[in-house]
Amino acid sequence: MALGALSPSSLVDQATRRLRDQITSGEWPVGTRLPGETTLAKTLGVGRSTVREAVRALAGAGLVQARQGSGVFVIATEPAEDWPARLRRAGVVHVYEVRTLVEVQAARLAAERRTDADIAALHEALTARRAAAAGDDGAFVDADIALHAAVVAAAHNPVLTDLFAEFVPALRQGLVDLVDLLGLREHDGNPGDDTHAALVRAVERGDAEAACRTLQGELDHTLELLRKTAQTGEGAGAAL
Amino acid sequence: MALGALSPSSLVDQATRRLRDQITSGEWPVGTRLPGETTLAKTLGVGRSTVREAVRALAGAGLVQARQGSGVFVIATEPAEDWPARLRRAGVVHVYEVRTLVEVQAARLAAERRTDADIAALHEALTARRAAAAGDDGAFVDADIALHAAVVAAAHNPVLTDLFAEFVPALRQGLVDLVDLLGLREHDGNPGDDTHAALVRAVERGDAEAACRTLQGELDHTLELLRKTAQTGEGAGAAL
DNA sequence: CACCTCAGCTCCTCAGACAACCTGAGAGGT
DNA sequence: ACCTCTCAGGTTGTCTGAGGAGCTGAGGTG
Repeated sequence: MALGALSPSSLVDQATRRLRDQITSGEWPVGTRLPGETTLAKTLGVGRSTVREAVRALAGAGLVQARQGSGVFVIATEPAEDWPARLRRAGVVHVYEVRTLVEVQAARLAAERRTDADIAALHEALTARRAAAAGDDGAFVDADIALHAAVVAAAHNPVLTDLFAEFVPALRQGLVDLVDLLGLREHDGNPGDDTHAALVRAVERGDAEAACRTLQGELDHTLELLRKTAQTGEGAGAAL
Repeated sequence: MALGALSPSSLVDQATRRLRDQITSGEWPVGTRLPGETTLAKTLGVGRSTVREAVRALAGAGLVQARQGSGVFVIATEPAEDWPARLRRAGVVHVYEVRTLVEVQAARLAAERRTDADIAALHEALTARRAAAAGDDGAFVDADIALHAAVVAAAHNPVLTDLFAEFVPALRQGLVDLVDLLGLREHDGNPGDDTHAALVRAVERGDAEAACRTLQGELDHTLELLRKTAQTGEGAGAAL
């Protein structure tokens, strides 16, 4: 039951959150002048330095800007889109669904554009994954993800590569939970190894259709498992 | 000659910069424990509260994390990956390629999951696009993007919706340039209107394959145009 | 070897003081 | 009527001293 961290958190953190909420909720739109430090201190029931540090934190995040003698002003309403946090909040199933969708098409491009260097990297990742099958869950999942990342990299589109990288943390968490929960990965030739080998071969010989089909099959299978475990409410998704 | 702002900037800002430099330069890698407040204050030649606020600013930016009783630790070396900036830097072609890949699959899901409300929204967006064909370039591109966004929304996957939203600014820029450059959009039943109508109909009747095919055709066509204009080096990509 | 205790360090919070600065109102000159 | 100057009030910036809360590692105890 995870024991959900019980930090009462510092006063500065609380103050920061209160102020940030005012901004992100639209209560204080861009251009607003915040109440003075002393006023805020009284309102929030904390000391002036505490308020100052909270404001500094928001300034560091790019939400407000302090002008000496004039006041503190809102200059943005969103913390520059915290993508990782958004992925953490979204359900594993949704994340995995998008990942599937992206990666399958990436495999198609990879089959069309792979270079010799890509193929070498793919084979290396494949054997690494095989080796990691005996290791602990984390290492195995890492190796698995590395192989998939190699496929994406072979598509030679930096946006695609960055996008996949953005998904990795959320993906890793979901997969570790899954492996841990279902005791997947029986060690006698772990399941998926032949699938992965087939995928690499398809990319190697430039067979885009086969690469798509193979990857789609694998990812759909995992997605199905995720859906089932999500239904049982086991992981319940890091519900804060 | 711009009169280059002569603000000596506050001590806190200077301290923040000094500390940030230490981190981004690799002098203090992830995991490093920063010197204590009093030590930093002495080395930087400022008061303790000044140091504290500088540290808070870095914490707000996600570079460090303070643990009471233990110290302040470096938890990242980059200010949280500015995704919009990355898209701006990447070429239009790469962005559009990924957009195509994502949206085509989104159309498939949309055809499978669309609700009555989605269909109503799609039709509304379609007529809006038709109406905007007479307006200026910006408005037309906006209406076009809105229609595509409606398709993505019908897939009912928040991650997908957010992802597409992330692409919108970069997409908009590229499309405005393209429309402006080629004088596309002849007003007599603008090109693509029938294609878009067909797409909406396919989603409406749940024909995933047709939706995919139609959309893929349209986006590939535009992608081809982008490739050509990019070659002539016209836009040269918003090279800053 | 495991467990407990504790001193010393760290960050956290507050209060008070003064400096530097901006803003707007009003006086005064042109 | 317009411009300029002055000044008071409010704001952020900085420093200091004090005490509270929490972590960490050394050393003692069983």
